[in-house]
Amino acid sequence: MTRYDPAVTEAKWQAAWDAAGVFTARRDPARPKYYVLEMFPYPSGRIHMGHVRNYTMGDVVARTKAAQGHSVLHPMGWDAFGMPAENAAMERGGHPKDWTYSNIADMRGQMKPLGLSIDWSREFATCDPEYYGQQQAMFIDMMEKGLVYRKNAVVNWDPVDMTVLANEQVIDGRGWRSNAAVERRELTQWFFKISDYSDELLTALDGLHNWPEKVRLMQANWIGKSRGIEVDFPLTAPFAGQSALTCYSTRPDTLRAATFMAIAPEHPIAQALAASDPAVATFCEDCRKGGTSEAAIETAEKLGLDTGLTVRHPIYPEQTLAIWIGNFVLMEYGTGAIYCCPGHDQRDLDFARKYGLPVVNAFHMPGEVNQIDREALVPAKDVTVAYDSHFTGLTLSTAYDAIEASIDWMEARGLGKGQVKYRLRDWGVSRQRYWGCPIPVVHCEGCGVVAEKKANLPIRLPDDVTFDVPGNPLDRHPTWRNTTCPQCGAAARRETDTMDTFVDSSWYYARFTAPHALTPTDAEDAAYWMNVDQYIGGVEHAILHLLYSRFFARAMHATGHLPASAIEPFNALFTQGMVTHEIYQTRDAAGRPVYHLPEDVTDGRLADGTAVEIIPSAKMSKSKKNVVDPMSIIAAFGADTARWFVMSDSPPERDVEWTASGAEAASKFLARVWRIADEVSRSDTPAHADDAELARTTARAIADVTAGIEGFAFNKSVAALYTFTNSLSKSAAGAQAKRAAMQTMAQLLQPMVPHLAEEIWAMLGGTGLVAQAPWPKPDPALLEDGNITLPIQINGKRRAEISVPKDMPNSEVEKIALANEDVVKFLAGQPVKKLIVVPGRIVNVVV
RNA sequence: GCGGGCGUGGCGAAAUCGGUAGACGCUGGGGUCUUAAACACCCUUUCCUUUGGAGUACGGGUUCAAGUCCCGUCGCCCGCACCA
Repeated sequence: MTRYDPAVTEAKWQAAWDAAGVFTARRDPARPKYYVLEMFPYPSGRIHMGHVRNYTMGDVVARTKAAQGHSVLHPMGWDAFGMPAENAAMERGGHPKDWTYSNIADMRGQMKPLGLSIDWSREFATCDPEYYGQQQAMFIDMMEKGLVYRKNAVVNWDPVDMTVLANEQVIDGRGWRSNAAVERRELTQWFFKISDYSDELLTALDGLHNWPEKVRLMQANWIGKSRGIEVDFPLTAPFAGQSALTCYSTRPDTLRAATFMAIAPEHPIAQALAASDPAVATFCEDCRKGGTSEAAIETAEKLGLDTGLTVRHPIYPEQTLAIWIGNFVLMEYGTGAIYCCPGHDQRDLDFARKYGLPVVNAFHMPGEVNQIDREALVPAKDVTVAYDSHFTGLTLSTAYDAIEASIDWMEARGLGKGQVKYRLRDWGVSRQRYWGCPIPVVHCEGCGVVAEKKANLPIRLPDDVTFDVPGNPLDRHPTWRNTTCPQCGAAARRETDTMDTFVDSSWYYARFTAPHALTPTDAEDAAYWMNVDQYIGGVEHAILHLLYSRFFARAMHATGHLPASAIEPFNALFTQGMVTHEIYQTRDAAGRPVYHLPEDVTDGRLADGTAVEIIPSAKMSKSKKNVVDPMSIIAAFGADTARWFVMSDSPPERDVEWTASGAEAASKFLARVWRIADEVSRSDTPAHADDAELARTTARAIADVTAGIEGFAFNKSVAALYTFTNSLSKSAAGAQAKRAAMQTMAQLLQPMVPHLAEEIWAMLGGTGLVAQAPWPKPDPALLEDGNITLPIQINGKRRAEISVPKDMPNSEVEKIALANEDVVKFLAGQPVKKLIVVPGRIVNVVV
């Protein structure tokens, strides 16, 4: 071979790894274990560059840890339930199961050529009955532990298709297929009691030292622990059997500035009014329009209706406040009723301005007179403000202190009760859909809601279903629903709801430790392999998936499926950025944008010469056609080029822009390394004075590459490898020294470009596979450098530099610095006011 | 709307603790080799009114020293509980 040919080489080494079983995970008590996991993919049918980046990162970690002597678990599976399979069945016919398994086969076929160090013997899909049957067993265990219950909750209802819609399927308040105005409707649904763990999930965040700070912060905000007060506002006249309106507020310090009340349209008082007042009924009906998502509710126009009812202010009884029904008040949070302080809440202010309601200040900024116009006065809670005739007698205070003082004051007078509340709601897991894990429950007329017998698991999905009409095929299946009660044996009906796919992904990491066990987990395997030492995935999962997984691990511990040590399943988390690409756009006759694939654009023009408009990079998406298929890159350049590219340039947590020139450059670099290795392997030049220098360069490269990988800065490892290659190629060192350097190069390249690394390793006569060679360690003596360069600043600007021995005392450094020719010139005789020497860093002369 | 993040040359970026801004790579420019090309190799590439000055989205602040810390503004990205 005179040129590096990835197509031949990559297949050869993949076969060699398979034959040697290099990546099979084995429990080995003699070695430390390391569990690397990348978030498993949804089997859409095609891998994309984001997958390549995600799995290459995991692979670099897995291969490095293996070389460093760990027993590594690096598995792969499929998050295989979910809506797209049903959508495909509706659009193209066929069965979700066939579609899913065929996609899995396709994607596996695309992933294998990447040469990832995955133990494929552990592969499973969440739609395998062996997997979801174990999930059903855990659901039953959780029922027994009181972690599962049923209650009513709102869903998006499409009144034309007569079906429940996902938030994603509601576009501008309308159903995506029917285009009908979506309504909010209540259904009885299954819930996991994640709220039992609110405080635990919050406080345990402090122990997740190797999680990104931003993810911990997002989770903490999501759980939303707040200290507030529940206050009764007495109704001026009793209504519907109620004598008071109970509100929860986190800002009792602003009670003086309350000017009106707002209740949710679902609030009992609103409902009671609606029963007798058609105007209220119509308004409440209107409020049900639109989707259920918080973003939709929060951004919708704020609507209100004055009920005519009033309450008395609990502290200032001479004041009465009107009760409004507001479409922005959530029945799920607090008590479904709030008091509104438009002076200090922008949403309340917008509402007050719209309906001409009064606006009052509870406080001002100290020394200022803040007239509220269109902007509410909302300083941060730790800012000291000046309260106006506050009921506790407070004047200057932070909101934090004022809130506590207000709660104490009101509790002492029996006006309210301090309370801790969480924003976190229980996890609704019911889905009225076919392609998900059936909820293993039976509805019996005599016994009520009964869990299935474990012996009957898995409750399999029936295969004979159709998707020609909207709605849940399980619900209209002629026979599947009919069963017998596990308790009394009478005829009974199966639950037709299936589980949220987040349930599937909340424990797959545990299943990988014993993927074929006849129970959800195997105690010994779980004890050995858990926790995941490094978890890698997109930041879009920062809240829901990760929070649900943290809850589920706790629930699995409570039901005996995981050890106590595994309740925080992910020791370290890394959130990687996206792969982006420029967007190429032209316009059609009507001026609408038309997008073009990167492969159809050369030098900014289409094949017919039309110039395209280049829109800055965005996440690769089919709709914008800015996708590069990893398979075409592998076909053109090989997997190592794709792997090298996605590790280069951008830091892993940031987005990386895919460019054709970058891919070519990556390919050229790898060919260059091969060429140098080829030359070195055939060279017989004698030892040379530069041999020692090359040894130092090698040590530097080992240190830098290792530091880059361990610090999750693969781009810096790549830069270090470029530097090493440049030095090696220019070095005059002898053949033996160069061979040693090149062997180290192969070892350092191995995690990122494993095929090329094996080829070079073999070329230089390395023993066995480089994938199984130990990770090199730099000789500390070679990393030391006697002299250092110190920059000299004059008034903070760099004006000169000096070279001094590393450990020279400051007094000596000062002398040399002041004697420096450039320094003398710049000082021009001015007296030195101050001289700062930061050892090993810098000298600053202040005049 | 709410919560979180990000912003450095023509481009992707680096700068570990507040201490030389631009490592490494791409693109562009110039050159060597070649009959020519491809490949490869070498040099160069922040900007400007260049004995010097400016510069890390923008406007302020703290400091001997700010890309890094603080306050405010703008822009982009992610999440918002039934997308996965």
